[in-house]
Amino acid sequence: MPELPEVETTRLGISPHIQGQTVNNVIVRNKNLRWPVPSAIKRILPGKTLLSVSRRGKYLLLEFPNGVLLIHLGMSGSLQVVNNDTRPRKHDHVDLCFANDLCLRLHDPRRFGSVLWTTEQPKHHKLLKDLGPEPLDKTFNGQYLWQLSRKRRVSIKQFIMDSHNVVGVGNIYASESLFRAGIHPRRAAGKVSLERYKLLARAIKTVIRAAIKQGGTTLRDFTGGDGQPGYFKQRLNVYGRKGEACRQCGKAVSHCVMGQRATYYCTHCQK
DNA sequence: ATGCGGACCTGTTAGC
DNA sequence: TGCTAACAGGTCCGCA
Repeated sequence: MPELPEVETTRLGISPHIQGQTVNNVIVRNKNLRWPVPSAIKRILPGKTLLSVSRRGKYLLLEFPNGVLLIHLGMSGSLQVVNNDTRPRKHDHVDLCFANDLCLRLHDPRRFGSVLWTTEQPKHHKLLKDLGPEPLDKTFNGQYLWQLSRKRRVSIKQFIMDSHNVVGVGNIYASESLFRAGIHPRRAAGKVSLERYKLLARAIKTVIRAAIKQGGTTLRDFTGGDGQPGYFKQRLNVYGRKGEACRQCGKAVSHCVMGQRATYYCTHCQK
């Protein structure tokens, strides 16, 4: 589920309910996520107040006075705020229960997500220290991408999906951004011109901004009902549209596999 | 340094 | 209709 816009939408959805609240209790029903959930959080967190919920790339950072809880949703993870008497469903692996009787609940069928505890500055954490810029940051622009990509032989698609170069461009947005920029996904990153990188950087910003906006509108009440996190329904141009007509030229959308990931593009509109 | 393939999991869907 | 295989929105790690 989560691409960057969904993580940001999740952050906006959960934060008002739990920020400033004090943890009562931590429940770990299954610690076998991508990395073992540190059992120490069960004794470290109770009594501590959640100071802020921020985001770096697709990581959520829950700041406490004595450290930071890092949460990544992997491929299938989601977070919701529920009343603490809400019965856990299958795959509800971790609960942070707060003094206001609300509970932040991590649901993750595939368990590619992670929950980690760190006492160092998050930006120095192993998993965060080498991350590239946020796509919506000013420092992320065509010039930056062009400079970084000189002599790189990887495909442009893999290049923009590499979080060392820029965070948050997942498999859907990679295809969508390249379509918008008119760049063929297999083109070598080092052979794309500055001009085209400017188009690409703008395309990435546009797509991600639009997605965050839409995520924000579909997300309603995190505490209620089925609690489905607002999932993003943008009008996709190419992703998942193999064989369908390109919205720009009418030619059939092509599909291939790159780096074990499905890739969609239009051979007429993307060179 | 760069680039590639494998690894981690379960649920849903496509295809026979 | 039912079974099986392929595939899914991520990304780290180890190896060549």
